[in-house]
Amino acid sequence: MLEYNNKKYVCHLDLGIDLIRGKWKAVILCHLHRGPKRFLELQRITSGISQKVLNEKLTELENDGLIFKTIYPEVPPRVEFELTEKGKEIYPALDILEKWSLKYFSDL
Amino acid sequence: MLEYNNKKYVCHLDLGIDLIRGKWKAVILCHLHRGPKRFLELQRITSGISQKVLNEKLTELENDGLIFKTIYPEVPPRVEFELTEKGKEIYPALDILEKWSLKYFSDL
DNA sequence: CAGCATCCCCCGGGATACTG
DNA sequence: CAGTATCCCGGGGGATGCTG
Repeated sequence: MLEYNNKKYVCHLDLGIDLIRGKWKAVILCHLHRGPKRFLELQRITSGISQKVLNEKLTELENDGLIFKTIYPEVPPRVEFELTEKGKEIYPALDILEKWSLKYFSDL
Repeated sequence: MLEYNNKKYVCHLDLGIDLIRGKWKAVILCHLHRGPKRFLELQRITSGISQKVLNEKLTELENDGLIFKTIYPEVPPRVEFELTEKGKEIYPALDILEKWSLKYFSDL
């Protein structure tokens, strides 16, 4: 039994899964793995996510140390999101998951 | 955009993630990877899951073809849950995730 | 362009009690 | 022992509008 952010986890896998939980986090990480992205860019790419949720997820990912953002003091504002080392290291798991899904559900 | 079980997915990763979504599925799969388990056994091991939810998750995993169960016609009833080939092949992703979590959160 | 603030809906998941 | 049936709660996630 471990605890993180006031949440209880039965094991490390439980915790690991929770950090990429929900419909969007994995997808966001996957896109960021191909390079830094801006807010609007991410929203376009993921095609479907609402602005509110995208913000929430990016904040959570940042708080968990998986991504960081760079704010350029320009007008109009420009912000870029990027994977941290920790964020990059989770990618292999997502890659396997995607290939696995492609293998078994390619006909969708 | 793909569809499976009346649900829409933006990509295969989205679908793959969804199949192991929630607090328990990954943990269950991980335990089953070490060998077949009975219902009560799983409940004991996962320590915390309710009977209802365990049933729901096992049913979903079975419908998605990740596990199968064998019912032995005995009294009292005995049922064993086991990974399918498809279920086994998703394990490497879980393994990476767990090791990743252990690396970055070992001090919890 | 980035990102809060609200409102609302649905569903994952817990607790408890009951059956073959 | 392996489920089913209810009831209930919190939160993930969508829609829309407003601001620096």
